Amino acid sequence: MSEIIVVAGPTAVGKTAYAIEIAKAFNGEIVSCDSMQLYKYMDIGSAKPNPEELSQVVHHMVDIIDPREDFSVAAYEKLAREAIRKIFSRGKTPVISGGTGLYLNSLLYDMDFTDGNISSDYRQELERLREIKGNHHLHDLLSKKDSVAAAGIHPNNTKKIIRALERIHEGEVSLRPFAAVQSETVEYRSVLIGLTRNREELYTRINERVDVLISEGLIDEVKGLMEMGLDASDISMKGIGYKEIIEYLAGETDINTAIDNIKKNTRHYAKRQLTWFRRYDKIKWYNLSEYLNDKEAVKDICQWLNKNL
RNA sequence: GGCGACAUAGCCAAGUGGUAAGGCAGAGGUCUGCAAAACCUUUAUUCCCCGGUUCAAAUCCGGGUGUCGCCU
Repeated sequence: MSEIIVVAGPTAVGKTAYAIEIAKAFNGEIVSCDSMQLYKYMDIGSAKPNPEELSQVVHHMVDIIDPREDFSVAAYEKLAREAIRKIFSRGKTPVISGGTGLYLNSLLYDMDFTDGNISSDYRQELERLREIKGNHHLHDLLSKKDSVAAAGIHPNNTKKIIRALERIHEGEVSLRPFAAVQSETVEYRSVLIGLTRNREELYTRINERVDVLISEGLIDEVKGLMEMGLDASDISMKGIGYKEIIEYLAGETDINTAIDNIKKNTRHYAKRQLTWFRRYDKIKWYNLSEYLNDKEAVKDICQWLNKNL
């Protein structure tokens, strides 16, 4: 069976550079697994690989959709798997560079997406219900239709409750316990590398990187996007670095608060990513803080990959 | 030097005699179509120090220390 290499890790750990080195070593092409780098025109805030990096190895799933479009895991899965097949057909190795856990799951497991499209009318109706009658009302509604699913979702997690109600609305008889359904994909075998660093060092890197993004012109990038007609309600503008600058441009915060919020939200995000990736039993972790330099770390990783591919 | 106010977790704080709210930061976790999203759990054996009053003190009293403000 063919193999894919997955390089997972929190934001600012150094994934981009490591994925490129690994791709070079294994005749690979990179498939980005990042819910923000997908969007065109969002270069600085999403910390996309720069043109020099893009020129070294073929990249997929970067810069492919308009930020005014809505996107979803199901769409990601479809496009990314197409890219993977294409890479295989060229006799090369897909190297997944991933920060978005849910998207990565769609590549590792055969997830069960129903064909039904999301009815935005129904979603709006549910959201209106929530506003009028409160969180518990929605939860009760779900309880009546599927008590097992309701029991597994906290009443305050309205987003999830709404999605569950949608699935029932789409014609699903009941929601199966998801974990039980999850089975590894049969399309290929995946080998997982996890990149991490000591927490303090990771947070320092995050703080420093945010300052760099600002100096590279993040504010102008956001202004440009707003001129294109985007605003806080677009999914793409919920990205860290974008939503905070929008608040600043709207006069809701001063620039220093906005920058501090970007740093804080990025740190929170990195922590959640780590939590997500820790679930993968077979992931091989590398703490980059324990290496003198990148070369040594890359050498170790490639050695391990050679043994396990 | 005099007068006054204040001192509670890493930070901001509530509590004025009955056994330390809350928020932020930190830590841990959940995750199947918005996921850079959404949600959950957790964090002071002790309230600046010493002594006193009281069955009982972060709370009242005395002294000390520190910070801030005003006056000279």
